[in-house]
Amino acid sequence: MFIHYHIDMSILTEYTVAMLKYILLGFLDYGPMTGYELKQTIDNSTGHFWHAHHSQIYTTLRQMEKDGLVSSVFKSSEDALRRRIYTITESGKKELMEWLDTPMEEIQPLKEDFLVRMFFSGKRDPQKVLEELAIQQKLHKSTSKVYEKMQDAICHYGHPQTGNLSDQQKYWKLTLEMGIMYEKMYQEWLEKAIEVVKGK
Amino acid sequence: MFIHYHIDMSILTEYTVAMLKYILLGFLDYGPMTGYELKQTIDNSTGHFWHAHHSQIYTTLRQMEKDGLVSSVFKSSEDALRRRIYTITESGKKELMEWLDTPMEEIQPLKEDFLVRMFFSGKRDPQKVLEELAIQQKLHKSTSKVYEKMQDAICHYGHPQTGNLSDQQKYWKLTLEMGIMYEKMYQEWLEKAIEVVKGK
DNA sequence: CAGACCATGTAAAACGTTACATGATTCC
DNA sequence: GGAATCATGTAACGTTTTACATGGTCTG
Repeated sequence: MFIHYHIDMSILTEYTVAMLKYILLGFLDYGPMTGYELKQTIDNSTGHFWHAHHSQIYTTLRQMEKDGLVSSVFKSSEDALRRRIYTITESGKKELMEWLDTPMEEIQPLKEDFLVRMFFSGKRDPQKVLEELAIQQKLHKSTSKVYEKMQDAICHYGHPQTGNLSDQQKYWKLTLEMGIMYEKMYQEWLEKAIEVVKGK
Repeated sequence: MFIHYHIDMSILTEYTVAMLKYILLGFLDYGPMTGYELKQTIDNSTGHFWHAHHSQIYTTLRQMEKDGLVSSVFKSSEDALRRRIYTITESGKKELMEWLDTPMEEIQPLKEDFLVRMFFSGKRDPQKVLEELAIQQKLHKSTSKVYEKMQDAICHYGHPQTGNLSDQQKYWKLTLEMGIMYEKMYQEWLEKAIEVVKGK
């Protein structure tokens, strides 16, 4: 039933480093921030390819402080809100730079739940499969719109005269570009999928 | 004044979306198999969008047996290898079908480590970034080749006369198509990224 | 008889999600 | 005064990875 030929999975070996740690170091390297601000910053930038819950962010920050990668202070006493400001340490900067200087030599496999459902949809009522595909189309279209708005916003952050983007912004735009391309590809695939399911 | 009581949501919805469980049920619904065979089957089919380690597969199967979703027996005594054959139960079939009949109404965010590195690469030596992008190009090209080989293999499994594929095979091909499209998109993005990094 | 592969498991650690918990501020 | 948002945390649970552990078969 299923073809058993050998595929070299070694190129798919996992790249297991604590990614959240490096994301937090990366943002704190731009300047001190609170856990809450880090959560928001992640949601508004790397969120579309790497997200985290606030509970995970707060606990990881405390661990990083124990490890000497960041330090924290509460904002001056007149601020009634208990805002804990994190600052990257020299040790943290060193660790971030070392990580960036070590090239990644593997690729990460996709993990896409929806494809699991499609894979086993051979025994389903095609009409129901089409309905589910339509839901996905709607969802992916709205995601695309969000990314396109984000991209417009980045362009407005360029230099007032030249319109040039900083290195930081160029790389941000580049990662967002992947989000846009991914969504476009996904939508093309959904259309193809609908054709295949209909043509039965 | 107001009673603070707790509503036990578990009696309302048991929405534990343990994907591995459904993958195992999905494959066992085609016929009895051992844990080892399930691992291989996953690696050779859903592996490019959903993978699992053997330790996770064996423990999940034992749990599923406790839950009455599958049953297992050792292969007849003349087989010296301790091959435990799993068979899906009626209860397991029911659970699989119920899951397939409940449409997914969310989309899953990407989680792509490499983009995290790119996002924070503004402070890196562009030459080193280019080297890393070249490594990724090489890796993604070889992944593409693997997927294309798999696709050719599926096509040869069509009906001897008509060349038609079964429903199962059509959906398999469709998910593989996503793998191919994803890799193509990734490679286009890598080329764009190289342009952006060079053009500085 | 060695090395590759078949075959199954356990244990611990690491990572991620959901729920619980609290209290201040801001704006209408 | 109520709702939304700011702000931080803990606890429990679920999932995934890595390492440890064992023994059989098959091929050259």
